[in-house]
Amino acid sequence: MKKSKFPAPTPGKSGPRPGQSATLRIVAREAGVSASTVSRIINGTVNVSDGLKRAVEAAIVKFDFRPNAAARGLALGRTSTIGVVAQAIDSPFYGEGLRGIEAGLRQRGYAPLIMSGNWRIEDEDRCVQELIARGVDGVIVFAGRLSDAKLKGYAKSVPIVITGRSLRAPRLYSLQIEDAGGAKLAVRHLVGLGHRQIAFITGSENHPDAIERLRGYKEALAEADIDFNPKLVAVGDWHEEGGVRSTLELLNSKLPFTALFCVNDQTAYGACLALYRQGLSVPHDVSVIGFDDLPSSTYRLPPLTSVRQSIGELGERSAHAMLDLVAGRRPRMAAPNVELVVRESTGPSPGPRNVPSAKRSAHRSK
Amino acid sequence: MKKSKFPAPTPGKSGPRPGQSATLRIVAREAGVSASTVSRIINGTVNVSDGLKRAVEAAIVKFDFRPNAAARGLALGRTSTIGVVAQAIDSPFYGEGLRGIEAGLRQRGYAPLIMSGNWRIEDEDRCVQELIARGVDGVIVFAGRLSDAKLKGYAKSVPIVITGRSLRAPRLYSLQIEDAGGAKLAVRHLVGLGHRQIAFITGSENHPDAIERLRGYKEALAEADIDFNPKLVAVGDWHEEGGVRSTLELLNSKLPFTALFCVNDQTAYGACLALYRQGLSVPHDVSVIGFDDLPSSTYRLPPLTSVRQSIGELGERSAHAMLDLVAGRRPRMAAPNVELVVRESTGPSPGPRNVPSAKRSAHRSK
DNA sequence: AGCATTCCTGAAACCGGTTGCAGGAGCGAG
DNA sequence: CTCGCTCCTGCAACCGGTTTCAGGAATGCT
Repeated sequence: MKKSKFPAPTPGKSGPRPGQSATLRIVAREAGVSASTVSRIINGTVNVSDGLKRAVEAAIVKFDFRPNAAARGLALGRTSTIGVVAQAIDSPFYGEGLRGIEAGLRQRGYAPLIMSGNWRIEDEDRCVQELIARGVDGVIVFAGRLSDAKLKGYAKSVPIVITGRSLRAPRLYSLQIEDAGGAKLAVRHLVGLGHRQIAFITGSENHPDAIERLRGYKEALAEADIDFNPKLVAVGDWHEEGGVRSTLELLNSKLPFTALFCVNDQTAYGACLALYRQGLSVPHDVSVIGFDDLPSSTYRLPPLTSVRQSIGELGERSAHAMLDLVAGRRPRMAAPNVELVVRESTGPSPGPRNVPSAKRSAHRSK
Repeated sequence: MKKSKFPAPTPGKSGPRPGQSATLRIVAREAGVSASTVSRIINGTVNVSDGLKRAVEAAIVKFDFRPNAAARGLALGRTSTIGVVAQAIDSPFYGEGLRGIEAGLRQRGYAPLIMSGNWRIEDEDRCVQELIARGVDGVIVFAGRLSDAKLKGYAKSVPIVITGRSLRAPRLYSLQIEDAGGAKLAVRHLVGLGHRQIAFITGSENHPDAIERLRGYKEALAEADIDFNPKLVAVGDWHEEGGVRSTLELLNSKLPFTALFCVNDQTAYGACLALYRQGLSVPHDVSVIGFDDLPSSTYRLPPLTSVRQSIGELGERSAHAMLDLVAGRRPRMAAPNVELVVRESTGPSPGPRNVPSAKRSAHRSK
């Protein structure tokens, strides 16, 4: 596997061996200069005479030379790679965030190394450790669930950016989403449409985002003098599946409601399907509103009203915050604002109801 | 930035400096052995006496030592990283594929470095080049559009796996999807339901997958003795947006059709929305069928009938093929089989429209 | 006991780019 | 003409693991 130990001072210039990338020294020999000079020219560290510069550039092109990233990383002590911990790459939410992160990093020559935590805290932990072992220059934990203490610990060995919570520590920056504020927007919108029986499907109960959105829901109800009824809150799982299940639970509980606020869009998708299955029409019988405004929400049937938090933008800002951290600057950006996007899944309240009976929806021709 | 030039022969054992990871030699000194021995113990290259092994392991734990990936990569000539070129990370299709790739790679200690081509061939090209420059051990091009010639060229410097086309070259492996076969399944299903006026929305016209699916569509029509009508083929863009646009075009053309086969699920989502906007019901007025069977298709309204090609599985197989390539083995796997998944977006034909003599008895049930 | 094996272990030479230091060339000023 | 300064360039020492090679110890065989 190793080549001969001799310095291989073969007098003839060796051409580029097929399947073997050229090294700095080969380029240097071709251009008749030393390796250091080539390195400096490539990095623009110093000015060199014009002739030399041209000769070196010609040699680089001739051998199609690309500096070996591992060697450069070793010498420089950085890899221009940022580790990213998501929960699932396939998932409209994380997909959108990752796109933003990639875009934000690429602008400055960095690339993301992405790993999935699969919604398991121990996997997430393993991800961060492996990323650190791979020598990334920083780690972005996107909507993760690792404990604050663990994150602070990791921040000792590598800069960390975390979204979805508020946390202060050296070399750690957090981007807090306006969960409660967004939830208020949603509920106020429903109240404005005349709804007073508003159910809520939350995510995993102990997730910070879910807790905050529940808080916003309660506060908005209080603003409108509506009593909070814990029986109108169901626990989902952030996915369509949980939305279906929780909606059925709510319907089975026989507690009347005319509107349904879901902790995220995927949950709302599931809710819509469950309502459809029960013959209830959205928004005619029940208004449904989500959170996140995933790109596909525009194309749902009906197009979903949602609270937009621009996850892509959040990803991009996380990336920029990370680049600030690695450059030793203090990041200054906050998470993007939330805003309400009204589409067709919400409408005026049909009026107070005793029990939402499973009925045939009016618009179906069957 | 550099440390002192002296070999730093400080007699006292230096502890782990905060924020600075331990090196092999520090661990070695602590354990009273040489760096080589520690390296060998870590990699299990040779058997060492039990006592030494324990001492070294203790030192590793003490300093929380993790071998520097860049240094290892430099010495070994590999990085245990595989470059992946997708078109967009946010996209249910690529998301699913990337999940499979990540899962397949992680099993063997590899990690994916993901870059997005943004549907632009020049971006895609730049991605591959940058990945190679970063020293990845191989590149997986997932459903990309680079020319065969370019790919063969790149295969000279790094192993390549490509999905969605058939191509043979040294150090290059391709996984061809059964596009035509899948399209046939879809059209046969529609024909079996009594449809004879079947429209098709394709993707970008020159994309290999789109071409093949069109071929399957034509062949299935021929099987059923239905004349191919080029006016029933519209050009989309693989996205919801194109599905909306193309469906409206088809409707405006006044050519009757009772079923719509879409080149992929996202296009079908758009088609459903457009039909809904025009007051047409799926599947009562028009049956819609997609291709890919994205996870979210289960939760559409109505749940979408589709041709399943398990993109996650395809991703995983691509990963395994790549690992075979880097290990010098010849990959042996093929793309997963396609299969029809019937849900609720397809139903019996309402009978020929705008055609005086109805010879089939199939009709709307109400 | 003598010599050949086998087994361990450490010194040192890599991998390929970067950079501190110093030497040499070129140039203006005294 | 010489001194001093700047500018350019090369040498060599890094970065931190890996691995070849060789030497020493321990064991096996006659």
